[in-house]
Amino acid sequence: MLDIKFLRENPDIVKQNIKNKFQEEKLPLVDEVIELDEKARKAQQEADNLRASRKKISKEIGALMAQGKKEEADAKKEEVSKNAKRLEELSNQEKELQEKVKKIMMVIPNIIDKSVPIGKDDSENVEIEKFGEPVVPAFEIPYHTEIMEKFNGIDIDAAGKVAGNGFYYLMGDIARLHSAIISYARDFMIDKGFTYCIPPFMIRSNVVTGVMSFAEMDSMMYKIEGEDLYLIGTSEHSMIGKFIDTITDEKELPKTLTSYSPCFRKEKGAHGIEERGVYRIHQFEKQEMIVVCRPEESPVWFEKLWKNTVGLFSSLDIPVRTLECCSGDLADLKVKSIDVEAWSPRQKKYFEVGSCSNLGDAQARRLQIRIRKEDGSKYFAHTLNNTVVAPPRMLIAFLENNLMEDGNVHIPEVLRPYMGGKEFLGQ
RNA sequence: GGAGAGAUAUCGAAGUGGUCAUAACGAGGCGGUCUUGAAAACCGUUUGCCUUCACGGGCACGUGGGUUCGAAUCCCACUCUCUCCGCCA
Repeated sequence: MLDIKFLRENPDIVKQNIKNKFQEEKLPLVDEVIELDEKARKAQQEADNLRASRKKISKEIGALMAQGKKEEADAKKEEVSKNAKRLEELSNQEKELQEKVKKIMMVIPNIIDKSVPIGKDDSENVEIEKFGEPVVPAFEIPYHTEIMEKFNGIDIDAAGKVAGNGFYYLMGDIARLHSAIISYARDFMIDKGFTYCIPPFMIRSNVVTGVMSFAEMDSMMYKIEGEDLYLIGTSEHSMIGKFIDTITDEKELPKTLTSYSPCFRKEKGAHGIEERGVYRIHQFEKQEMIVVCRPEESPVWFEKLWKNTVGLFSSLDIPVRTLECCSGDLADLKVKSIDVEAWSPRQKKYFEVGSCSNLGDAQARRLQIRIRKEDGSKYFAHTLNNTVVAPPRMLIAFLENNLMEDGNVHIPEVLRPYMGGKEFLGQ
């Protein structure tokens, strides 16, 4: 969400940004919101004046009553009543206009970073850098569910009966591998100085609307029936929500947290053939990292964050690349975003395993996350988030890249302490 | 789930319809006086938001409504906290 003052003073920047994101349909909203905002402020000023006079007269009535001058007091009451209707009218107008302004401001996209490539959709995302050799082995790599089945590690059919499409049972060594990766990722981030955290897995609607755009909310979030609660789509939601309505002293920044949680997603929309198995599911587990920092530091943290993910995958012998989200593919709240993609030797291409985002002050403004400088002045923080690892999906990359010709799966050294010292799966 | 109590500034807490909300009183923080230094004592200071070029004005006593000329105070709903009982990993 943008600052209305910024929009008021820079309508052309906001409009150009909307064009850059290929959302032409939102262009008229800019002038509309400027007009509504002006009306709202006018209504407020007039209402404030009436309130001021009412306040003054009411005090006078109090004084008269105390002196027992009832008749004079009654006359004053009359005076207030005269303006009551107009004040109520203005109050309603004020409220209504302000709500309209807010509603529009919620859908006007955040100003994207200068470095973001302009493009319509995900097909125009730009590869930035490769890490590790994307090897294609001489032998054929089976589909990930087949590898898992070889180790009696997955039961999709049973999950289908129990919970429906988009769920899974992981079992035995595959399940253990899943937990091992989460534990390893947790310790990896703790070693980087992040504070480990287990957050609530459900959040209220005011947090939901604070951390994501409406489009995301609609396609992602599960609502609990009869209660004002949603299952989180990622722990970022409850982790950023942790700071709702807070004022933090600047010297306590940056806040660097790494959190574990299950994630629940509706995943509305069509799924292709490559999304079978555990690629796109309604429930998965994830280790996440979030940062709350000063605005001038957020670009530096952005770089640090995605490098953490690259570092983690590299330590598990999985080649990855970074892909910069183009303007059209960037969610409305985001300033800049990079996907980390893992190499699939089976598909001979990279696929998404993590996403690193700088939200600027958009979440902070919606959630009132403020920072107090030493001189007492305040500003909105910048927030960032990034996937450390989301194991069900990353297992695909792990199994494909560590599979050996004899059908065994090699366990990289760093993971062995979490796997009972095993060098190979099913050992 | 049942019964009760509560929510006021950094913390404790007073205020139960008007002249007590830049919020009594106490503590803490900050600045100062005194002191070789510290403690003590004393003096001063210490919420946020909206609006305005500014002067100023408005809003906020958990949240949202209502009653009233006027609400921290009365009424309704909701949220959260505490105590007791029940249930429970």
